[in-house]
Amino acid sequence: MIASPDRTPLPREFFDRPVLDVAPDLLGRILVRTTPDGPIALRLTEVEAYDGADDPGSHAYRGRTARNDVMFGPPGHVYVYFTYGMWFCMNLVCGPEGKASAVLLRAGEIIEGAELARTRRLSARNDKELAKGPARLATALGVDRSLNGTDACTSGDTPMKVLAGTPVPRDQVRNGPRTGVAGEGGNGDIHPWRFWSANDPTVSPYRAHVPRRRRS
DNA sequence: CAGCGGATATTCT
DNA sequence: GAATATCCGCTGA
Repeated sequence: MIASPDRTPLPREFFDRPVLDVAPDLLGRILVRTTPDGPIALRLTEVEAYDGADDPGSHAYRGRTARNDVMFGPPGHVYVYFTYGMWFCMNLVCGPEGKASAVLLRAGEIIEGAELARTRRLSARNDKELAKGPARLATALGVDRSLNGTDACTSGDTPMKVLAGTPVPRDQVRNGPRTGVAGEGGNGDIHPWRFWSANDPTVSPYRAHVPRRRRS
């Protein structure tokens, strides 16, 4: 039989470790988003690690800016960025304060509040697509800039929490190149820091990085 | 299914 | 000006 998921919140110490240890350990954990419209819970199935100033793919690679400020702060906080002029993506800050590493939450399975998630994801053709992709995940959970810097490790009525859930066993964790990152998948300088749960239908398809062409 | 154009914030050049 | 941790709707096989 399957044990029920552990609803205990993950402590800050969970996130205060090297990001490459935290990222695979996040698979199977449960994100709980509390909104005025109701709660939504999501089981994480796909993540990507970004390792601070040493990582050319990281927002923190070229130093601290207004956008990436939260990455340099304490672990267990939510980093939200806006990209391509349209979409929000959500990360969890890892490692000690100042390290500026974080895990991008790329996909998951909605396990509670699917009715509410569907109202935010009208283009989803089925429930497996509700959070299949980082911007879709943020949209389904109602994540926007107002959550940037939020502490996901405090008790009480917080907008975002991370529960222990049922971690994906290590032999079910797969990893490969990060999606959509320049310099990966083509030039030999690959950081295989995308982690996902094997054979899970909510994992997003891999897309190699393709530079956008300038519009005429 | 693959391919591509549009949306247009943020950062760097 | 150009690239980017993306997604959607359209076109054509």
